[in-house]
Amino acid sequence: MPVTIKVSEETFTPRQQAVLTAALDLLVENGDGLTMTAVARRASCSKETLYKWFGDRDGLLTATVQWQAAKVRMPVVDRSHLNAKALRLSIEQFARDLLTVIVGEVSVTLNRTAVTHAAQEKDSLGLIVLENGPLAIRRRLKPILEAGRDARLLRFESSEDAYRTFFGLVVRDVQIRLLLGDKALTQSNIEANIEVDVKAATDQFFTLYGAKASNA
Amino acid sequence: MPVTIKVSEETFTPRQQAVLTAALDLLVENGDGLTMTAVARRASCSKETLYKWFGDRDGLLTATVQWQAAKVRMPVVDRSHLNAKALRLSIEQFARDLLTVIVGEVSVTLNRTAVTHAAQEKDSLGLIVLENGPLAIRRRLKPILEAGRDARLLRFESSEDAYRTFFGLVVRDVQIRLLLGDKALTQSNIEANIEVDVKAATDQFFTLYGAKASNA
DNA sequence: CCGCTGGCGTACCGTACGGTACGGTTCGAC
DNA sequence: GTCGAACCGTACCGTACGGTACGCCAGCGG
Repeated sequence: MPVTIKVSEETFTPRQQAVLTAALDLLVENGDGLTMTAVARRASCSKETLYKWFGDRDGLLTATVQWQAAKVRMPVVDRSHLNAKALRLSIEQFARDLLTVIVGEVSVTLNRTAVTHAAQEKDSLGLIVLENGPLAIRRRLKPILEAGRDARLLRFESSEDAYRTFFGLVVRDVQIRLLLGDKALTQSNIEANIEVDVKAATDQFFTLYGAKASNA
Repeated sequence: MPVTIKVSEETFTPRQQAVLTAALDLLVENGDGLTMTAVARRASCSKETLYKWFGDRDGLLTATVQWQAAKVRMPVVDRSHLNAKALRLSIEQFARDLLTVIVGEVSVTLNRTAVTHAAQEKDSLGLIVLENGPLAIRRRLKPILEAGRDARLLRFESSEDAYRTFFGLVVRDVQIRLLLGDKALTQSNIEANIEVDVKAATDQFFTLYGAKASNA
């Protein structure tokens, strides 16, 4: 009988978190080599316990992704005094956070897992990743963008479009290439350029949406 | 004994193509439900023939992806008289092609399959998809961009960066959301907006890289 | 000390699926 | 007509893995 995993606010005991950590490690190491037996062995627990706690394999997977994805936390941006410089720094910070997360090995693994999962009419993992990745950034960025518009620092019709353009400028083809296993993109290779790319993306964003731009 | 699949120029007999079509259909329908038995039944052939022709399951998968991916053909762009209007139309056309391909059900399936594959230290499918998707566009677009620069219609340092920005402006978060199974993005929903998005992306690209832009 | 509960380890079961073997059929060559 | 090649259909094997059952131990309340 599968145990229903609460979608949010789920509190795991330390022991359970250790199990989830083991599961995540296996996921990162072996790709999809996440077998119940392997998790049990890695976590030094019995399969029966796994089933008791997480219901079935999908439950364990969901719990792992959910738990890990929720760990991604964005730094709070000071929104009180919104001059041009502060706005730019905020947006730059978002770009940096977004890129850093996306490039990380854990993120790649989680996204791959979720994509694989979505290829089987099971979209729950996809939603979780989506919710805690792009959408989380969006929720935090949109108010900033709108505040920027209200302060006449930015110009755009739809904050949704502005956000999505921002996403595109920052992420470009990096994520899909990582997911597809492009060897030309090594971790170090990206991380070395991350600051340059972040600056460039921010510049471009302001070129498109800055108050003085002939907005498209 | 696995048969080596030639990476290019592979010519399949009509019968083999029918098998590959069946495999692709199954892939699109059932996600990863691509079992050898299912393909054999769907294509009305014997499993033994499948193994004879494609070596093993991976060979069949590779042949399917390879064969289908190679079908994506970009229209040739007239590069002879390169005035501003022609350049814009070319780039707009690239944007339209890129977006149309990426949004298609087949592309989503192929990308998902390749990502799943890449999650198992097997990156061959990823490379094929990469090669026939983004990189194919890049190969065709770069000369246009450089011609545009030579004609003083565009300004950029690196055509590579220009291409990647173009990719980001066009694709934005559409592809990853589709791969993750975001229900909010229905096929019709996207296709209805495709022209608007293409225009917007092209405008933005010219804002960033047009000759008159204060290039970032 | 007794018994109960929670959890470990392991053996076990059922099934799905990759891969193989083999008999039967069609078809072209001679 | 005979032979052989190609191929279909299906039965079969081995294995990996999800899921279950059970024996055992530790801790703890009484």
